[in-house]
Amino acid sequence: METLKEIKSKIEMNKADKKHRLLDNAFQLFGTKGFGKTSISDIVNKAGVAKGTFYLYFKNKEDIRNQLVSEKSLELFSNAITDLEKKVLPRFEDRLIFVINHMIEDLNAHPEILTFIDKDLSLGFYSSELSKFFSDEPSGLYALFKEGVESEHLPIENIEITFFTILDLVGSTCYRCMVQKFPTDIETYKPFLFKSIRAILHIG
Amino acid sequence: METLKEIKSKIEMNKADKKHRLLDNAFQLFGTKGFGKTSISDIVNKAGVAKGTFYLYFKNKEDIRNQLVSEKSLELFSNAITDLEKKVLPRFEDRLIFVINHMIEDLNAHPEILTFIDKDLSLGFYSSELSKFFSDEPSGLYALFKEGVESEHLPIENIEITFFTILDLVGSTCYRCMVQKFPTDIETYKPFLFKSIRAILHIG
Amino acid sequence: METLKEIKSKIEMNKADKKHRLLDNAFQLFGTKGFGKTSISDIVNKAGVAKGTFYLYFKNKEDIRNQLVSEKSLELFSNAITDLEKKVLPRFEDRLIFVINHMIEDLNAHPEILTFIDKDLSLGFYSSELSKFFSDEPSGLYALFKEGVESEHLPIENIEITFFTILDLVGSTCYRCMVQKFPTDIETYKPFLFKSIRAILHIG
Amino acid sequence: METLKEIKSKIEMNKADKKHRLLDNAFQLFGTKGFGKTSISDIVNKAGVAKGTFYLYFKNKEDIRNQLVSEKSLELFSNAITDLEKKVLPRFEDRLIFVINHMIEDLNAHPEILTFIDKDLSLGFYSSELSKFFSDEPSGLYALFKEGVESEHLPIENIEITFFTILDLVGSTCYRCMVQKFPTDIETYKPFLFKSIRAILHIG
DNA sequence: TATGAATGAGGGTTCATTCAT
DNA sequence: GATGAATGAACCCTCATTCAT
Repeated sequence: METLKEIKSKIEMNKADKKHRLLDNAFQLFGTKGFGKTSISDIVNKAGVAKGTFYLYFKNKEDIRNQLVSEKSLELFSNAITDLEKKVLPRFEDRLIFVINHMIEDLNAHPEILTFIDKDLSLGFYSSELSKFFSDEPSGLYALFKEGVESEHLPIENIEITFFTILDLVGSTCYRCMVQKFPTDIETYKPFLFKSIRAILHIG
Repeated sequence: METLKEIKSKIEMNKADKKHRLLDNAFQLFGTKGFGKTSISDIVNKAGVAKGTFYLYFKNKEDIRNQLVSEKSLELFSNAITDLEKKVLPRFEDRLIFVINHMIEDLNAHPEILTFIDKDLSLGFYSSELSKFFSDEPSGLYALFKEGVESEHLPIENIEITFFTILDLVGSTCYRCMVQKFPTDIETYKPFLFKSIRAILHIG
Repeated sequence: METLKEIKSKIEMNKADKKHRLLDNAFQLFGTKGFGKTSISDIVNKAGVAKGTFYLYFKNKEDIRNQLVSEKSLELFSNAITDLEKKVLPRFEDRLIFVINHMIEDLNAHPEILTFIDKDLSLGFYSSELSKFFSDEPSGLYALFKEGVESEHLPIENIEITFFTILDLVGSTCYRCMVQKFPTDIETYKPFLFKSIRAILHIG
Repeated sequence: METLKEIKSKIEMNKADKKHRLLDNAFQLFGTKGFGKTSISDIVNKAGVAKGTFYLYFKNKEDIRNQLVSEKSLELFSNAITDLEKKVLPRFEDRLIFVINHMIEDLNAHPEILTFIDKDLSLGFYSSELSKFFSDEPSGLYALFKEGVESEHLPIENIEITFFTILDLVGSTCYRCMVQKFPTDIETYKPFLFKSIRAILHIG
């Protein structure tokens, strides 16, 4: 009887995490072969799941990609915030740089993420940030940024514009340095990037 | 008889520049339908050329895209330089901003280019710039930049890094403002972009 | 408490006539999207019923279609007979034309029925008629027809053959005129149709 | 050298009749399994042709069906006319009946045709007739019919309506008798059908 | 009875690429 | 060089049906 119960619960678990299996395997494949070269067949085969099952959880390939990008971006950001809270960094600028640096380190340690989100590094931040941005949710990177700017009375004319400029700058230059290693690697580049960010914050 | 000759010579010319016909039509199609949705069949049909002929001139779809991106980017840059030469701008910074502004205006006037190079705005600059970069050719945007920095003794530690940072910044933020119109349009954004560039030039 | 009871009884009733809910919603969908384009998922979703439940009541999609066709055809016929009984039409021919005309009017007023039975207008008559035909049930269109022919001693060699000829003629020509409106509309066509039927009745 | 030439011509022939191979095999499959149950894979496999080749010659499954229906209907009609010309039938009615009878015999001898055009027997006549009908082409069944009616001054009010009524009557009743054998077989039915047609021609 | 997650064969269609001419 | 018919793998996606619960 117990065995039966165990089997049942196993099945339940299988059901529950079928979506996770798909997400996980898609993540690995996108990281390995790239998004475009990964077919839905690849994903379901690797996940050991029927093709039709994919469409129970995702509308199409774009859909699973977007869910993954959001998930991974959120993770990057959460990790950074968690570690930020252990630090004592009184100045906003330093906190911002800390968070950005943390995310870069994370990406560097898990380069699959970069491969799989292809050239849409910023998309990663966007997709999660934008929804928060439009929904006035008081968390997320933009909230942190706005709060910091305001509490320190930084002389920034348009907070949104400055925020997205920095986001784009980080996204595009890091992608170049990390993936194409051009014209230098990310470690060498970081000091310059941080100086640039600080400069942009002080345009006045 | 002459008419026949003329027709013949037209045909000859047509034959001669089959490659150009392919490039032109691919450009239009990429601009209209996007790169992904344009098939090689579309291109050859529109160009009035046999399918096999495509493979005489291009390795594959990527190849024709790259050639187009290079071509169009070079055009953008050449136009800017041509107009720059009519101006008297003693300061390097002003010349740089002039060139960037010129390119932005050009892109704004020909939005097809943006559609077709999709998210690879910077790729445009790169593909032509990189080859020049690596070949020490004394023309191109980078040469202009380097020359300007040096002649004005700007306190820039690493010219390459600064150059590509500005390139990426312009590429990613302009793409966002021009295509996604977020968080503002390009006209509103430009003053802030130019201030950012000037700030990056003076990091020290 | 009573409210709860009422709700419960409603649920019970809902459960009880799940088959009816499926039939009703299938009818609407077949009428809207057509039989081929309607999936069983569509039906069960609209009916608010689980997919498996469908297979408790119907063997497959064909099955529910056939049941619907029978149901609707029977309705058409019953309506006609009900109204016929209010009239005094001593001659059999006139009664037959009255019934046919009534059905045509009905179909014209509810074009969904035509859409959903697609090209099987005659199938409608058949499915209900055939069962009665084979079961010697003394009601139905055929019984009416036979009785009329015999009581008026019409010189018809083979009643069955004549009956089904008329049925087919009505079915195919009305479908053409009603759906394809070719070569004329049903109103224009009807006088000719009725004359044809009378002619067939008097072949001798 | 000759061998090479022969090979070449063989290839040419292969090319030329690839479409025919597809049509022939589709015809057989539609006749065997029915239109709905026949997949394009079935067709190309049986024809020994690649799947993509199908789409060089046909837009989709409907397209090949329509081409087949037209072809076969035209054949039926042509055969009838060819044999009609060997006969001396002064009266129009007799010629019409002869043609219809000939087509019925043909269909009876090749029942695949019936299966494959499913319930669209009349569609067969239509698709070829309609185009002729609308294009005023002086051949085809309708032209024959109209000419006959006019030359014999038959008292028919609306030739089109009468024509399509007869077409529908023949189509639907023959389909029933031939396929469903109900309520009788086609041989038994024919005399009655012909009498009905004659009756319709003389409605006045 | 009732459920609905899971299935997976099969659907139609596209398209980059080849190769005999 | 130029052609374009032919290929066939691969694509995404649908859906009737099953079955453990």
